[in-house]
Amino acid sequence: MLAALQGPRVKMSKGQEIVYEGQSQHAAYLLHEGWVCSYKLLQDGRRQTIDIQIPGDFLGLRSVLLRTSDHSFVTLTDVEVSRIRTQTIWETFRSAPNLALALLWAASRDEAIVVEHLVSIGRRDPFSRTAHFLLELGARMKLVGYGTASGYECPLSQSVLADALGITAIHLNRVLRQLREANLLVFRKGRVTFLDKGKLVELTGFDPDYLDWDKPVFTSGSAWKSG
Amino acid sequence: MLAALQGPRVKMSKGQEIVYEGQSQHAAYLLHEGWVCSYKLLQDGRRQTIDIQIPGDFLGLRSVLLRTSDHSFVTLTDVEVSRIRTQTIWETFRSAPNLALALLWAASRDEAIVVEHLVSIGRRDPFSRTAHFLLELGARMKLVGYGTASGYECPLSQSVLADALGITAIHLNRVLRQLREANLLVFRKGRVTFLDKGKLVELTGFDPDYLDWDKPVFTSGSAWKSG
DNA sequence: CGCGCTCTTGACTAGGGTCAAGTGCAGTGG
DNA sequence: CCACTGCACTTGACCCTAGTCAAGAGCGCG
Repeated sequence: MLAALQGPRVKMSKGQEIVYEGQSQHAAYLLHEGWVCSYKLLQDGRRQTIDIQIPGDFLGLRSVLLRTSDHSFVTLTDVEVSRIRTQTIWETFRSAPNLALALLWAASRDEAIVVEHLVSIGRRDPFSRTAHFLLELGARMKLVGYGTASGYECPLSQSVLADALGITAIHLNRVLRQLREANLLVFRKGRVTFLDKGKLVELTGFDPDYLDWDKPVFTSGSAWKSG
Repeated sequence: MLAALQGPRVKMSKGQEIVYEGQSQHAAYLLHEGWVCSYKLLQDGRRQTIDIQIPGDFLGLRSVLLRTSDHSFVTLTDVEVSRIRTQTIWETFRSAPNLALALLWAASRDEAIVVEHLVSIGRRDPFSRTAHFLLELGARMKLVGYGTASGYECPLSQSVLADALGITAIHLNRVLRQLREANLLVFRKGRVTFLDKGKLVELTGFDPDYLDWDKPVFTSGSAWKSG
């Protein structure tokens, strides 16, 4: 079903912008391969990463509703995306409401992730914030079939990760060392390895519920089903 | 149009929970009078405020898509809300697509606000973060007809505001003093007064675009219009 | 009058930012 | 094959910001 929405697959190399902040008339994208990050820039050039997108995630779904996108995307690795035209999405709402709901569900999930990051940055210290974020990414990777319970490939540089966590790259480095020396997790050579997942979960209060609810709208007898 | 969606207006007093985190089968609400805040709790009892809701805002729109709500709401003042049943929302998507799009638009705007808070907490220092937040609230108040360019009634306690900003109430107090002594703004006795809005905007890089886009879907000839 | 809020201020401390130097490694070119 | 360059990562030293602890002021309310 999803296939009908998409344009052809396009390859992009590492370091490319996908949707410029403030750009109008853009589309949404579905990410098939590789990693992307969404971020905003401040006037002084400092950057805040909003979220990391991994294969299976949508890019810019929300901004379809707006005339302009309010943040930008960069590819963190070589990627493969397919474009979804705004027009197509609106048509989908009429012709395939269930599919449209799946899109809404995806958008909701994205927002739940952003909210979780907000809580992390606002109220968790850098140590558990880092651990929480890497646990979250691990859970997301596992949901789309990459990685295992004990680790996953993670092509993030420390400075990108630091921007996501709201700390400096230097301090992130120190935090990663602490995590390593506490035998909790190792992040090295593009790979995250969990050494003591139970303790990490306990320490951070990580609860993956917000990442994989059963899609409620399909299971709770909504008006759409009969439509 | 919106009236058809709503149940009867209900009054609630200050300090009441509206949607419990983790609660199932809840509805969304429209806030008519008073202020509400959405927040999440950590295990240790610390709190992160996600956003403040003012009259005209929806509560829990997003969580309609999910089986459970991922955060809670408390009333900050006496309020008046009306309930919007989940079922009714789905029906609206078929019967009044334009109205449904307005709901999506509201949800998108809410997310844009959350993203802006994320950027603030992650990369702005407490001083400009506080200023930015109070500017944003002022712009939102003005959009719904409360307050003026020079100030607005703001019934937030310092501890609630501090939770929203990701700093301690004590430090917020110091920041507010700095803002006062710099002749930028005064927050006292439930009222925010801007003394030098130009300088505040310059200092924080505040750009209200994300609060009041022209609703794009209604103006850009979407498939919905013809439907 | 006294209790319990929220707000205010000061003194102290530690966590995390900044600056600076250095390591390791992949890619390039002689 | 080995210098050279550039980038990401490490580590140390220093300092400042914001958290913590503690005490007190102002005020509404029973």
